[in-house]
Amino acid sequence: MGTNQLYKGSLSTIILKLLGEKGRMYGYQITQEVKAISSGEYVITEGALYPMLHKLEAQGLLTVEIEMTGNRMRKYYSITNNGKKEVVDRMTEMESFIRNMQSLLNPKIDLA
Amino acid sequence: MGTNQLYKGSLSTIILKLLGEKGRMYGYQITQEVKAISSGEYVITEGALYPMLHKLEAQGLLTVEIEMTGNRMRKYYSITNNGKKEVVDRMTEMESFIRNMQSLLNPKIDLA
DNA sequence: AAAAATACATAAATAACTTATGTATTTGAT
DNA sequence: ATCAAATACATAAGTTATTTATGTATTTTT
Repeated sequence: MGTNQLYKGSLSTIILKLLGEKGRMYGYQITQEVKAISSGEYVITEGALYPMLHKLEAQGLLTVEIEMTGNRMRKYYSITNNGKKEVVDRMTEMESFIRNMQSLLNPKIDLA
Repeated sequence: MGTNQLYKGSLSTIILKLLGEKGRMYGYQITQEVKAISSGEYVITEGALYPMLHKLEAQGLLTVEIEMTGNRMRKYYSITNNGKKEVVDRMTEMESFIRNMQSLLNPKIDLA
């Protein structure tokens, strides 16, 4: 996520939305997907990712299944019904945020 | 800023951009302006605002002039030349952030 | 054979905020 | 006239999302 402070607060929304769209994903896969979609601009650190996945699971928004690929562990996360409801709210919030930023940063009308 | 975590990290950008557009403003005025433009959705708390203004001043991005309106103090902030340069970078970051969020949250193409 | 990538994890430190508290003046409502 | 709300500044303590650092182990690439 580099030096760009703006991504702060968006991680859980991204994870939930991605799992809502793609179905099952494992942690490392999420980081790669987000990096690819954002052209390398959004690099999720492991220290942020894993605690967040555990938190969302604890909140009942995700469930996890452990699978072994050879000797390597993968923890596949899926979104729950509560998670799907949460995604709807998060999308509304994100749209509202983006709209507000556009008003604040591209002021066409002077409201003062 | 309510419970919406997304606004985290955007405060300094908002302040710098607003001062770049409007010229001089004082702290309280900034909170009212932002609240008005965002239809009450972005409420800047005083505990966030004043430390941030002091920080931006310490970084040489803002300058301050104290004025008295009757017996009441106002601290008018203006953007410096360095501040104007910073705004350009912040706008690029914000555009990039919004573009990335739109790709991540409205995935038209599957890049996996 | 060694380095890089894959795949998980946690702990300490940092930074941006919220909440709480403080002071004081001015405006608006009853 | 009085009291509440709004105006206007400030700082300190607590919270939380993150970064940075560290750890373990397997698999792939050079």
